[in-house]
Amino acid sequence: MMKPAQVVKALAALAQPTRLAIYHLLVAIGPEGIAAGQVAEKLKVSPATLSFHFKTLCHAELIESRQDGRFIYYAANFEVMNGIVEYLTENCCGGNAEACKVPSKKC
Amino acid sequence: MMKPAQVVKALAALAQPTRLAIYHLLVAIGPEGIAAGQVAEKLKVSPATLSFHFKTLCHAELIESRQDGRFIYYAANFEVMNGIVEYLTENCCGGNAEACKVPSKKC
DNA sequence: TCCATTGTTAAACAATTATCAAAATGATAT
DNA sequence: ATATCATTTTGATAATTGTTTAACAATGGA
Repeated sequence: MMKPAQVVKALAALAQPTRLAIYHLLVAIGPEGIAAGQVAEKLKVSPATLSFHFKTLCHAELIESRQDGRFIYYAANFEVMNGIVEYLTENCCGGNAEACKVPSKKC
Repeated sequence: MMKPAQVVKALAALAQPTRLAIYHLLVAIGPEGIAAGQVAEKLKVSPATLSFHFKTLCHAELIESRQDGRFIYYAANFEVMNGIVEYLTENCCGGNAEACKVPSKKC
């Protein structure tokens, strides 16, 4: 199970419109990843700003990078995403997990 | 599906150690909720600070409050949590969702 | 080698955030 | 009413954050 501090770091990284958009895109792209420049183009973000956000997401271990020639490919780290989801739903309703999937009074 | 702005707001609310702890506690407690004072006691947070964080979580619609006598009970809003989880995993690997549950090269 | 391309880093600035102490609100019981 | 309990609001302060501009690497082709 992830430690609270790491969860906070990951959530903080995602809690910003541009970074959430970047991450959302990388999740949809899948493990192959996508070059930084293509992300800049798709999301209309300046290279410097994008680089800043990539760094934040990398530092939170939400994404990973790999160099290929002149390009740097970024990809989502699905393990960490699953860890966050687990953390958020942990001990849901004191263990009665299904109850939490229903909006209201089932617990 | 939740709008990005609401997701950002919710993630920002959770991206703070004290608030994540509060939320984590409320999720475990379930829909009945728990009085503010008990949260303060369990998490050792001053009333003023706790109130500030409750407000942030409420504003993000992650939690809800209900008054009962002198006490105010807070409870997690599970619908919104499920919305966040959905958003984060949306279009995972271009729709090949199961692949994302495995850490690496399955997409 | 020289150059264009791709991406990162540094410095500066405005804006937002978390915490505390103190005062204020709201609800109940006596 | 008045006292007490539970919680919120206010005001102040220190710390963090996102963006821009400009300058800086690193890669690969002519």
